[in-house]
Formats: sequence, structure tokens, C-alpha cells
Amino acid sequence: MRTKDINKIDKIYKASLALILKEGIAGLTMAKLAKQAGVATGTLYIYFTNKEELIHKLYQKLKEETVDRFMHGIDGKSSFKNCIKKVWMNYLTHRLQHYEESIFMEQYYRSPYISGNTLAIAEAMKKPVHDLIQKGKEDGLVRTDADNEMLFLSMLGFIRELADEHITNVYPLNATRIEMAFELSWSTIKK
Amino acid sequence: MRTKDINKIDKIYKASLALILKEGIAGLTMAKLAKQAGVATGTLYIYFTNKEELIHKLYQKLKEETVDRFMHGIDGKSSFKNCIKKVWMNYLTHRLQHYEESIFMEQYYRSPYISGNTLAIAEAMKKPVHDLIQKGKEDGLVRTDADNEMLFLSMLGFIRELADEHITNVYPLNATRIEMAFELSWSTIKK
Amino acid sequence: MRTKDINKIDKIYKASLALILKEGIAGLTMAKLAKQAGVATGTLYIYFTNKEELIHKLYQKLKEETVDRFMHGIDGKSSFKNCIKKVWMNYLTHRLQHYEESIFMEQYYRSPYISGNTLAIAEAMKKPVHDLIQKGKEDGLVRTDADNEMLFLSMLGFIRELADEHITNVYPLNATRIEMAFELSWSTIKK
Amino acid sequence: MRTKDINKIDKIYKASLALILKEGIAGLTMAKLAKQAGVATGTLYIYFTNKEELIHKLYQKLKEETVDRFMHGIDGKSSFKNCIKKVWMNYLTHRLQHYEESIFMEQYYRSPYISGNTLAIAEAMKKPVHDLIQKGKEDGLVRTDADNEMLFLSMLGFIRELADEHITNVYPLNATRIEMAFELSWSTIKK
DNA sequence: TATGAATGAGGCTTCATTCAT
DNA sequence: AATGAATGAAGCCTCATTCAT
Repeated sequence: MRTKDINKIDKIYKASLALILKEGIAGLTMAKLAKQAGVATGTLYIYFTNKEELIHKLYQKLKEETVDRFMHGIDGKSSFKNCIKKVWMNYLTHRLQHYEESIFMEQYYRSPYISGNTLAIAEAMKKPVHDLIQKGKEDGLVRTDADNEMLFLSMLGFIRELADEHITNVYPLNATRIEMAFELSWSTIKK
Repeated sequence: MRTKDINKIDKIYKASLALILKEGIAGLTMAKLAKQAGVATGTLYIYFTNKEELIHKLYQKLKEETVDRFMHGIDGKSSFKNCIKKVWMNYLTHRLQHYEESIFMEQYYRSPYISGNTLAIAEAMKKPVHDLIQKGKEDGLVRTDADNEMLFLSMLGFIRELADEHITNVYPLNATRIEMAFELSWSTIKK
Repeated sequence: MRTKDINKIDKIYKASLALILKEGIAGLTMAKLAKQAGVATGTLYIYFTNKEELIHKLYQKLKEETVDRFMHGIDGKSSFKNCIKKVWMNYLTHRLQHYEESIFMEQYYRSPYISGNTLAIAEAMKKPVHDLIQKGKEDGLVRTDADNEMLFLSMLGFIRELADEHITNVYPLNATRIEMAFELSWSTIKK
Repeated sequence: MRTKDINKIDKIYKASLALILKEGIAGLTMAKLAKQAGVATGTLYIYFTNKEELIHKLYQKLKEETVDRFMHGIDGKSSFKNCIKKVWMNYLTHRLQHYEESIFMEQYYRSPYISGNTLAIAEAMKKPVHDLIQKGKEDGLVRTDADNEMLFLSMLGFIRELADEHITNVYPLNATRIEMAFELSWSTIKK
């Protein structure tokens, strides 16, 4: 008896994201998914009990990976501005390199599949950034006339728009623009 | 003869938005829609040739209303900052008061229903704001080290996040916070 | 109050035949019929209780008209061959000029609409032709080694094929061909 | 894996013909068909993309079988009259033994399903018979005052009527009558 | 484990019929 | 009598899931 092929699960996840990017969760069918993943429909049911579970597990997996990525490479040794920049870039990079996943996650929240206990991803990633901002305030580097969440949102929202417009080719990014964008964000929060 | 009830179309639109808010476009079925709108399924097909057209027309209608709302109340008499504030508030108000519609529109872009000719809503609303920003630059009120689109995105993205977190009760807005948020946005773009 | 418009019934019959010619009974819908007849769907239900009755009545009407036409212009004064020719021509003319009706009648026999008591049209028209053939035999003008029905069928079938191929443009008729065809039929039955 | 059951297609064809015989193409529904064929509705869509294709393919299949049957057993060794008789009998036999199919084919021509490229069956079967008649003329055995098509139609139409009246029990055939009928046909075309 | 044919509930749409005007 | 909007049952078809191989 062969054992469950972990690598096949990844193929299924990948295929799901590709299809959802094109047609949304609404457009995802098990038949199309099987074809894209290069397996038989029946095989999908060996790895997942049903479509709902497949989608939930995909969400969980992406959530974990995402949170990891945000904080990647942050240490206490860099300057404050550089730390902020690192996080800022992490998030932009994430949106750009994992666009399919972002799309999926946004769709997930408004689908017949959410079981209510979600919204967690933003929360999970907020804590370390909030802490960073708080430290910036204490060091007199960040403006104190706006609360941490608001400063955070100003960056987060901007990055989201930048990434979306890059992906949709409305406003393609390059090194210069990215630099310029970060400086804009920085000028928003700095003292 | 019964006369064609024009306001029945509105009932159908309203019902569509309500259902899509709950379960996404994926969860919208003609049967559920008919029930929610209080008509027979067949009636839907008197007003729309099929589900696809229904969704397209809903999108079109919302798009037009949205663009109207953004520029509402803008005149040349106010100060530049007040004009910007007006537009800024218009957009925030729109996201807050027409949240269902925003959800629909975002889903629409990633659904099997987009026919490729879309992305237009952002474009339609951009022009007047761009013009405003440009004028601000010419009057020496807006920083010139970032292009208009980027300044625009910094505001737009921030507002989106604010509205979303308000609606989802993560970060509820009030008059003070809104004022603070605008000042943050303003400090981002001003010279 | 206006009275039922007999002329409207005819418009409905005519429209029915035209549509059935194109798409068969299967393709006939009350909506299309109403449009073709230039009335509202509701109006159809003033003149006929339902679709089934409409089709039955159409059949009845056509049957009566058809039988009348077959024997039209036959009298005892012409020669036998001329009488046969007259009937032969009547039937050909009928098929040609009332092709739509023939199509309808053939479809009618194999539709969900027959109530079983039909097949009568062929019977109704046979009697006088049989009588004619019988008289021909008695006068020594018609071969007696085949029974009347068989001789009749040899003519009837031939005419049907001729008419069908003319209508479908496979083998268009003209005066010469018609003459030739009749002589062929005549040579089949003559002594 | 269950293997695709090729003979399931035949079951579906058979069921289609049985239902069409009773209620015409108009009366054929996919649900009734599935039931009659002993499969699930969805199964029909494994073998045929839709109802239209099912009907087209059924038509094609019958057409091929029919043409084969017409020319079955014809060789150059028999006398001319025997060749003609063979074809004549083939056609009669076909009409008698495959009555359901004939009914279907006639309905097909007047249904919303013909795509215009049809009418071909008559054509396909005509060629060899025309050739035969032509040869008869050249050998001085067939009358030359009527063209081939006309002579052909005289036989074809007669056979159709004979078969129809046999099936509908109006004029049941037997060996004697069939012999008599052929001699009648022969006397029509012979020199 | 892997396959894909088979299933049938449920979705979209049509259409005979009704009904308010 | 005439209209055509409204209805909802029923038709076609899809697709999540099961099952025989």
C-alpha cells in the first residue's frame, strides 16, 4: 500500500490557488481542480474529506505561512527605521509574491465556507508590528498624536493598494517607486 | 395588464447584495434570490436575461452610484485642504454606508463573471482626485517628490482599511478618530 | 364588449403552421406563437383553453379542408383517365400548396398530443379514390392483378415523394416533369 | 475504476427511439430517457455533451446503418431485375424492421435540432440506386422517357406507403402482396 | 492509494398558464 | 376582449461525492 503523498497535497493546494485567482471560489469545481492538479477527482477525496475541508485546510496553511513571512529577518540590531522598513517590505513582498493567496484569503472571508472563527490572520500579524511602533514612540521616533493601530493601518492599506495595482498592471512598481512609497509611509508615521 | 414594476428591479438588486454579503457571489442562487426579493424565479428572467447579466447590471449600477458619491459636494470655492477632506470623507462614508456594495464589487473582480472590460471603477473615480492633487502641487500645497497616483493610493488604501476594521468591529471609528485619520493622510501628502 | 374575432383564430392557425414548419411541434411555444400571430400570449387563451386544444383544433380544421380539396372538381362527365388525373393533380397540388399543413399532420401523429382516435385523414380521402379505381377496373381500364389499395398507394406514395423533393429543392417540379410523373403513375395502374 | 460501458451508449440510443416513437422528439426529456435507459441523468452527459448532440449522433448512427442496409447483398452477378428487386426489398425490409428509426429520422428533419447540413440520408442512398437504374437504361431494360430520379421516387414513395400502412395495420403485408407490389413497381420502370 | 465512471440533488432557465389592468 | 407581467412546475445540465475496479 502506498502512503499518502504529501507532495500531492501541495499540488492540490497550488492548483486551488491558481483556479481561484482566475475565477474566484465560486468558480472552483472539484473536477477542474483535479484536472489542474493532475489527479483524478476521486483522489481529492483521499486527501480531503470534502470540498469544505479542502478550503479550510488551505486557509489554515496559508495563514501560518503568511504570519511567518511578515516577521522574517527582523532582529533587534538594526535601526528603528530599518526595522520598520524590513516589516514594510516583508508585507509588500508577501502581497506581490503570494498574490493568489491574498486573493483566496479575501474571498474566503465572504464565502459560504467561513465557520465564523476566523479574521485571525490580521490579528496574528499585528502584535509584533504594534510592538515595534510602540517602541518607536517610546524612543521619540514616531508621532504620538495617533494610536498604534491607526499608524499601522496607514501603512498596511497603502501597501495593499500598491501591490494590487502592480499586479493588475495599473501602476507597476519598480525599485524607485518602492523606495518612494516607503518614504511616504515613513513620513506619515515619523515624529 | 399588470405594469412592469420598475422598483422590482431595485428589490432584486437589494436582495442580491444582502445575499452576497452573507455568502459571497458563490452562494448566490436564483432560487434564494427570488425568495429574498419576494418574487417568483421566473420573474427574475423578465428583468434580466440570466444570472450573469443580473450580476453585470448590478455592478454597473453600483459603479455609477459610487462615482457620483465620490465627487458629491465638491466645488471650487473651498480651500484646497477642505476639498481634499471632502473627497476623503466621501470615500470613507461610501465604504461605511455601502459596505455590501464594496464587498460585491471586490468579489466581482475575482468571479467567473468579469468579462474583462472592468477595473473601470477605480479609473472612473481617479480622474477628479488626480486633478485635485495636481492642482495642489501647482499651488505649492502638495509634496512633489511623489507622483499623483502614489499619493492617491496612500489615501485610498488607508481609508479602505479604516472602513473595513470599523465594519468588522476590529477598530471602530468615531469623530475623533476620523479627524485624526484625515490629518494623518493630510500630513502624508502635504508639502 | 368586442366579440371573438374569427379572423384572429385564423391568424393563430397560420402562425402555428409557419412555426411548426420551421421547428416542428417540439419547437412551438405559446410565446413564439403569440409573437408570430401578432397577439399577446393571454389572447391565445381566450380562443383556446390550452395548447393541447389549440393543436387538436388545428388538426381538425386542416383535416376537413384537406378532404374537401382532394375531390374538388371531380364529376362524372370526364373520361376515366382524366378523372384519375384530376384526383392525382389535386393531391399533388395539395401537398405543394399546403406543405406546412402536411408537415404538421405528420408530426401530429407522433406527438404527445394525439389522443388515439386519429389516423382518420387518409381513410376519409380514400373512399372516393377507391371507388374511382374500382370503376376503372369494371370498365376494363385498370389492371386487375393488384387490389385497389395497392394501386392507390402506388400513386399516393409517388406524389408525396415528388412534392417533398420539390419543396426541399432536391428535385424541383415543372409542367413537363409533372406530366411525365402522371404518365408514369398511369402506366402503373392501367391495364 | 469502472470502465466506460460502450454498450451503454446503445442502451441510450434504444431508449431514445422507443420514447420518440411514442411521443415524438417533442416528448423526449432527459429525465424520461435516463429512466428508460436505466441510468442516472448525469450519466447521459458522460456520453453526450447535451441533448442536441445526443440527437445528432443518434441520427448519424442510424443514417450509416441505413445506408449500409440498402445496398446489402447487391452484387454484379444477378440479373438486372433481381438487383432492383434486392434493393427494393432491402428498403421495404428496412422500413418494416426499423420503423422507430424512420419515425425518428422524419421527425429529425422538422425539429429544432437540424443544423442545416442534413437531408443527406436520401442523398447517400440514392447514388447506388441511380447507378443501377442508369445501367438498366443502357442495357435497354428500363424506360428512357423518365429520368432516373423520377423512376427512383416512384419506387421509394410506394414502398414508404406500403410499410407505413403495414405498421399501422391499415393494409398488412404478406408474401403475396409484397410480390405483387414489386411487380407493380417493376412494371412502372421497365421498358 | 488511485482512477474516473456513475450518481442524483440542486442549480439555471424555459414556458404553459394565470391574473391584474 | 386584450394585454403582457407574474408565476412556478418542469426541463436541461452541473458538480460534489461515491464506488467498482
